[in-house]
Amino acid sequence: MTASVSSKCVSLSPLSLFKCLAEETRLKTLLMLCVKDELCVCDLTEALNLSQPKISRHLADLRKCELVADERRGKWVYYRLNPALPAWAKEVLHLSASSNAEYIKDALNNLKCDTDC
Amino acid sequence: MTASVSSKCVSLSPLSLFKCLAEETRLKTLLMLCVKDELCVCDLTEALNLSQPKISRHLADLRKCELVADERRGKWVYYRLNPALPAWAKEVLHLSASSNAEYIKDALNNLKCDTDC
DNA sequence: TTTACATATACGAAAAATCATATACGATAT
DNA sequence: ATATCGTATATGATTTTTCGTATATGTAAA
Repeated sequence: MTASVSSKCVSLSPLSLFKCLAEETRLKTLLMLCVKDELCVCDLTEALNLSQPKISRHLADLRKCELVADERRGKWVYYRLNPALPAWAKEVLHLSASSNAEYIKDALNNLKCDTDC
Repeated sequence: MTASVSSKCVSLSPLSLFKCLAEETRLKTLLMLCVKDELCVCDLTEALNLSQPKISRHLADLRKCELVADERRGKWVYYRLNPALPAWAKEVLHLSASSNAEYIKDALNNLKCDTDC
C-alpha cells in the first residue's frame, strides 16, 4: 500500500515553507499561532510592536502559501494555522515553537489577554 | 530539575536555521546530507549540476551557521551535518528529508556511486 | 619546483526581499 | 450618508541576497 496525499492537504514545497519561515515577522507569527490558536492583526501589531501594514504584508505572504487561514468576524480578521497543512509542516512548526519558547516569549507577553490567553 | 543546554550543542536560532533552508542549493545540500552522511564538494556540484564556486559559497554559509562540519582528506573536502546541532534542528532536517524524498530524488540519482551509496 | 586538481574567496552586477508611506477597502456605528 | 475603525494593497526607495567571473589557496603528483 503506497502513501497517498490526503485530499485535505495543501501542497507545500519545503522551499516555500522555509522561505516563509526565513523572516522574523513571519516566523514569530507562525510560532505564536502554534501556541495561541488564533490571533487578529491588531494582536500581532501589538505583540511584535510593528506597523500594521508591515504585519498585513507578511500575513499576505503566509496566505499566498496557504500556511495560514483567515476569517473575518466583524471588523477584525483572525488568522490561524491552516489546518490542511501537510503533517510534516505542522510538525516542523510545532517542534520549532516548543523548542524555542524563548524566541517568542516577549511577543507572547505583549499580548493583551482579554479572553482566552 | 531544569532543562539545560548540552555543552555539545551549538547555539542556533530558529531564524538562522530557516534562513539557511530558504535557498534551493543550501536546502538540497542539507537534505541530501540527511540521507548520504557525507558528501564532498564535487559530489554536490555533480548532483545539483551547479558551478563549483556557487556550491562553495553556499557551503560557506552553512559552515558560518555551524550547520555542517567539514573535513579535508587529501584534495577533497567532505561535508556532513554538524553532529552538535540541537536536537530540534536535527529533527526538522530529518523530518523534512524523509517527508520530501521527491524534492531531492533527482539530485541523489545524479550522484556517482563508487563506494558507499 | 612546476603542474594539475579540488576547493575557497573577492568583487561588482543583477535580482529579490523588505520597508515606509500613502491610500483603498470593508464593516459598524452615528 | 457620513465618519470611524480595522485591515489590505500600491508604490517607489532601500537593503539584502544571489550570482558569474576571476583569482587565490592548499594538496599531491610528476
